[in-house]
Amino acid sequence: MTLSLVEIYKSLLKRYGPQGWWPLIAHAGTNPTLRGRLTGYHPGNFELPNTEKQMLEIMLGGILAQNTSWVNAEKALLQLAQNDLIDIQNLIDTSVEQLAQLVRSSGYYNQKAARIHNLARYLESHPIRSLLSRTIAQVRPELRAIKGVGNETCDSILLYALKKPIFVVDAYTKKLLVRNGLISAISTYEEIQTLFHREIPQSVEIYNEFHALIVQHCVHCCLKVPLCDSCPLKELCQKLPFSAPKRGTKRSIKKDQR
DNA sequence: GCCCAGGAGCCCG
DNA sequence: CGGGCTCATGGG
Repeated sequence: MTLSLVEIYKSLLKRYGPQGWWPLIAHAGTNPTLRGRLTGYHPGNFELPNTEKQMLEIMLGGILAQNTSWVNAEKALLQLAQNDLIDIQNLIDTSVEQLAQLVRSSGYYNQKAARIHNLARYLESHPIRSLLSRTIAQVRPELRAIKGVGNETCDSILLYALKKPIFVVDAYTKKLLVRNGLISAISTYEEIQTLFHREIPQSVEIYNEFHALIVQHCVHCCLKVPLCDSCPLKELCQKLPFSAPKRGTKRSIKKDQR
């Protein structure tokens, strides 16, 4: 007996409540109050983003957050915002070297600066406005072709910036599903995503909330060494050999992440 | 000091 | 296809 994806979603939502993703920084209108929020920016409100600037901010956040804590990524995002660089043309007009210094706090800053520049040049020829009216099948290959936009970043852009119904798979998702016995540890990104698309109603709101809940759960409970006592899923979570390493040995971690 | 964070690309068998 | 390596800061 294992939990279904729908049951996991319900349990996580009941435990943690609506997460309010994507965590947009507050930079409204002409008088920006640049104050970052880590979580709960707009819980239960799926109207956002509702401007192209907010959509761009999410896309940039996706790149800046690659293998990096959101706190560090957000600092970089605030630097961009303070320099009026949540703007496609301004990004293009800024050198990669200068961008790199601004996004320094997010780590991998040289790579990320180049990736942001790549994204901006793509958006120059493919305006966000035009992307909104095209299908996932049309846009996804184009985004994936941008150097620096891999599977997760691509789908984060599609779901959270462009509000298209596609599920975002990340390392947390894989860990959670492996531990709950829903997938094998060698499942590919596409296999895991297909599972969500098959089992979960194809709703932008639900995909948004579910992914955010998985991050919340994995950051606070289903850690590398999981805190199973307080886990909302503990009743039916599979006690697989690799699911709860006693100690974070290199071997056990490697196996766990595979 | 060590570990890790919402990855991605490249290289090599 | 897949493992291994590289990229890098800041917080616990």
